[in-house]
Amino acid sequence: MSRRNTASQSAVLQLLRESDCALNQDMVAERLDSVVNRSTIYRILNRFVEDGLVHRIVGEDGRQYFAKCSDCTAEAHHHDHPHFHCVSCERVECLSEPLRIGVPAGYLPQQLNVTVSGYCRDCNQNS
Amino acid sequence: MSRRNTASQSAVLQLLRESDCALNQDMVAERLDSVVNRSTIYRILNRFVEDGLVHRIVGEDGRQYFAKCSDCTAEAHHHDHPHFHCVSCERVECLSEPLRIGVPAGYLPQQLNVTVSGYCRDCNQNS
DNA sequence: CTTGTTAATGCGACAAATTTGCATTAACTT
DNA sequence: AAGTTAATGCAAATTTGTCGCATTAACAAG
Ligand SMILES: [Mn+2]
Ligand SMILES: [Mn+2]
Ligand SMILES: [Zn+2]
Ligand SMILES: [Zn+2]
Repeated sequence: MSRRNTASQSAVLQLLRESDCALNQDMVAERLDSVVNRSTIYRILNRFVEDGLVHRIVGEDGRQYFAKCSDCTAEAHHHDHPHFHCVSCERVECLSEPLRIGVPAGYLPQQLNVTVSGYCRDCNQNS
Repeated sequence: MSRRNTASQSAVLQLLRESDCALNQDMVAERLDSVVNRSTIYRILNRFVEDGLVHRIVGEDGRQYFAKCSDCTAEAHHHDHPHFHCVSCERVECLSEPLRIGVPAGYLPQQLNVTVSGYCRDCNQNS
């Protein structure tokens, strides 16, 4: 089952590429020029994650955010960097420095989700 | 508005105290001897978080898990340790070693949510 | 260019997790 | 013992994400 190119897909990918922070479904929907169905947006995003184009972040609010991977492939994901989630403006951004967390012997770690929440620079100053 | 002592509250707190891992609403409900309403369980847990008795962990599945704080107070929370979330048995456990994550200048970090997901020792061996 | 296959979409329904309004109960104060 | 109101139970609502299914349209083959 190979992938097909569609306008919606390209538009979402372009959005994520241009965005300096991770986006959830709502954010994607409201930033798109054309109206795209909610399920479709989720399917597009999940497809991107499967294909290793995008990584999924679980926010402090339990919602899914998606960010363009800078240098991941379908085989090797290194989503080992922390994120900052602003509780005021809801921005979720990737922090650069990667991170390694030890687990007890016998455990098999697969994914890492690191989120610092608080106030981003903008929201911290305007308050 | 001061707090009142109720049987449900004490039972939930006792559960969390005895548990070696974090629990979500479902887990609390099924481990309680008596039937306690779902909303009530959520309210009890949220109250505990407010009061600094318990800390909230957002799991890899976006659900809320709650763990008894070992040495937090309402004023000073140090929920700065990572968690392991088994994708098979759903156990969420606190890992001991605390952790510090740097944020860009001007940011005001407040909470930390670190979750490693994968297979715990038991689930790793039985597979 | 026309046609066939099937991936992608839209839409409605569904499911799960959590919250909320409101009436009732019961913990604690006086 | 009586009054105040925090805590509870219950039903309904919200929110987030998924699923089934009919329809559309991307793309490969002829
Ligand atoms: Mn990221
Ligand atoms: Mn913990
Ligand atoms: Zn902000
Ligand atoms: Zn396990």
